[in-house]
Amino acid sequence: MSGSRKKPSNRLRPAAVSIRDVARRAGVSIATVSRSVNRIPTVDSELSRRVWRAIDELGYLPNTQARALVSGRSRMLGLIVSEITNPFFPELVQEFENLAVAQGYEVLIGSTNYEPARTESLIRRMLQRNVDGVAVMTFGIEEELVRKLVEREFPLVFVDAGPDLPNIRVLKVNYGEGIRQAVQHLAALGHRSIAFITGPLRLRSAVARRDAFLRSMAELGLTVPARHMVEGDHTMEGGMGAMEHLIALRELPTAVLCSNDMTAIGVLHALYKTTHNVPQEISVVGFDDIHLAQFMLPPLTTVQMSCNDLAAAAVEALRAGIERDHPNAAKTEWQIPTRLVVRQSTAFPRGTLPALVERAAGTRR
Amino acid sequence: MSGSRKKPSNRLRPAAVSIRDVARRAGVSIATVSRSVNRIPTVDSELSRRVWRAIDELGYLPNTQARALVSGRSRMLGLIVSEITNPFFPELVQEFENLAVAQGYEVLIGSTNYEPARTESLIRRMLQRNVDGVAVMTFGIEEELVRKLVEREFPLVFVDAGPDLPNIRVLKVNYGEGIRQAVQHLAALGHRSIAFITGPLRLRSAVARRDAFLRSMAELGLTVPARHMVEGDHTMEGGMGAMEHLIALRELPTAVLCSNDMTAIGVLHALYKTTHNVPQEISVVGFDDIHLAQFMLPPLTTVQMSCNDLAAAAVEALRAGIERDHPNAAKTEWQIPTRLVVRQSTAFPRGTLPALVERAAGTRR
DNA sequence: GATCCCTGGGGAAACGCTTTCCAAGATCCG
DNA sequence: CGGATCTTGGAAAGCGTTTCCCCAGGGATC
Repeated sequence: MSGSRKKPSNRLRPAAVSIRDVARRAGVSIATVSRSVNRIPTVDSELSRRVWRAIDELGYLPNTQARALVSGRSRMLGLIVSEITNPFFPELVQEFENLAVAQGYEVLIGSTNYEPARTESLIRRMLQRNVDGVAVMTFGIEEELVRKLVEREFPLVFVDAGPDLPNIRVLKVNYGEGIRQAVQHLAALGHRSIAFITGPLRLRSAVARRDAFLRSMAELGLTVPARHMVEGDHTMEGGMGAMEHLIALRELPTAVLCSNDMTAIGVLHALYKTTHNVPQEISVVGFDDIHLAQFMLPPLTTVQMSCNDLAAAAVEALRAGIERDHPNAAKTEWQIPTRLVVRQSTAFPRGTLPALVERAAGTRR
Repeated sequence: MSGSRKKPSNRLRPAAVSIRDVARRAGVSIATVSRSVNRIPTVDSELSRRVWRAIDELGYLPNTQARALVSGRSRMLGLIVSEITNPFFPELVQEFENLAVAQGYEVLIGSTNYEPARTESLIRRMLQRNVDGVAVMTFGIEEELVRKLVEREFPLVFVDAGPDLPNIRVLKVNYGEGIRQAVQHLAALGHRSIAFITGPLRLRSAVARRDAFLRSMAELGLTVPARHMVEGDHTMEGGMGAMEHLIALRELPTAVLCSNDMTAIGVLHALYKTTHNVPQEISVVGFDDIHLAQFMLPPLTTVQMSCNDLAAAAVEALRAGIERDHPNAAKTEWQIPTRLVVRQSTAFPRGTLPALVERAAGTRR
């Protein structure tokens, strides 16, 4: 038999330095190199030193794919967000990535642009790449696909609420807390007529925020006429459109609470275009506390949802599902707090006594 | 010999559907499944139909890692940006990803946060993951590492200018074009005293923008006193600080051009805080034309650098380096145009005749 | 001095799933 | 009926690591 039949390598360019090169250079076996790299203590220190010198000289980098081959784990995580161009998400992505990399994971990022079909194809793509788990930071995924993954015990993390299935980990954002603070802040200033601009209502998180708002208003005995609940889509354009809709009403609310900061930025823009002063004529509150919020004109009062908290919880929840002896392996819920950050887009309502007194005194905001 | 010695699989959970399962289900060999999936025409159409039905029923997804194993290509690309939280980059990332995925590639993203050490560790990470090529959309990389990669013919793409080495592909942004338009626009309005806030000057792109500004000013015979050249860092905070520095001067310029839009947003904020009206008292121009620019108050006049163009060029340049028979395999430079977009943050300088006339006429901007 | 035990290192298999080579069977036509 | 052509299936190749198993050598004990 032609034992020497050897197909030419299909390598496209000079190969990277492999463990074999290091072994040759250090004059040891590849087993010893592997043990040195993995800091297994039984290796003779002199040999280990030679190995490390060879590694430095050759610039050897252990090939993660080959490691994945043996370990059965790719050490890659999927992260699915609604819209990468919404500034909240890059902040989240950044933190998620930092934490994941610190644990030796790589991250595949996908943006659904609010299209459920895209979510599915993203998950498919990530499965093809053998990710060890996926965090879905949005909503609108087909339940069928999720069920299949759950059957396989594939680690999945959702925000707010996943499909009603076992073995799914969920990050529960406590919207009530921050939104109640926002409503009470406005009420304390004297606002009674407060409008709300929602996110896209097929997102569970958008519904949760709206519900938290209605609950907080009800608690204070304040009613919200239907015309003061406007649907936005978590974009600046959506916020602008919604605010224009409110402006067209005979009776403008004295304050507007928005389902996210981008919506609030759109609102500020709509008010600027129609020469309504914020906060003298109308108060605006956002949600998320993206970095940009404090740079708006005026700086935006908003409800902070820390993306550091969120990212940390997401990574931990994924690891809990992936690593068999993780301390939190059995935990299925992570709580994420929210809280109000008061800046300068909120003030006493127009025409009220405190506002008049303040104006008379020449106070400048 | 214990021929039956079989180590237990180290799989952590039920395995994904593999080509073997499909073959069994369809009653054909795995070779036939492979040929069907790859649409090799010699397969009998009846068998092919059975294979595809089995694929649908089982939800089979070809494993990309295994394919990479055979082909020697991972079909992953690296994308390194300066700062993922700067809104310009998510827009770029999004487009890059869309294009890459359309070509069957996956994308690993990294953010350097302007630290050269991070760039290096990012490239290392990406190499360990066996990416087929890396696009470096920032600057500050150690030349030594790049040289090693070039020796290996590893595909690299840089923006503006890479290290001076052969076999590197470069996207050349034509800063001169757009910045000249901006300067001439300001000059035409009557501005003579125009300040410039640079980016971090260790970034080649920041230097290139500054130089383009100085050249355009010189062309018009306008001089720029040293105190009107302030260094920023491409962040809102940097822009705010730089503008506060300018405000502290005895003599404020009548217009400010910024090295990017985030800087301009910081500038608007600083001017808002000190009750300077834009554009009546001072004109502001940005660079990049991020989506947010048109939502600023006032909407920002800025130089557009299309991230779609940039992403398309980056993906094409990478493919040219990776795929051996790519039509542009020999091309090493891609040109990226820029152009001015006039909005409402620029106007006649304060106190000039057109401005007075306009104000007298009650024109509202 | 010999045997036993323990330690550390090297050779080689295994890991996973696909692609592809080669040979064999089937079909068709002359 | 035989040869040529076409299709299919079995099996190997492909990657670079980790890890199993065995062997060699040194120290200790009798």
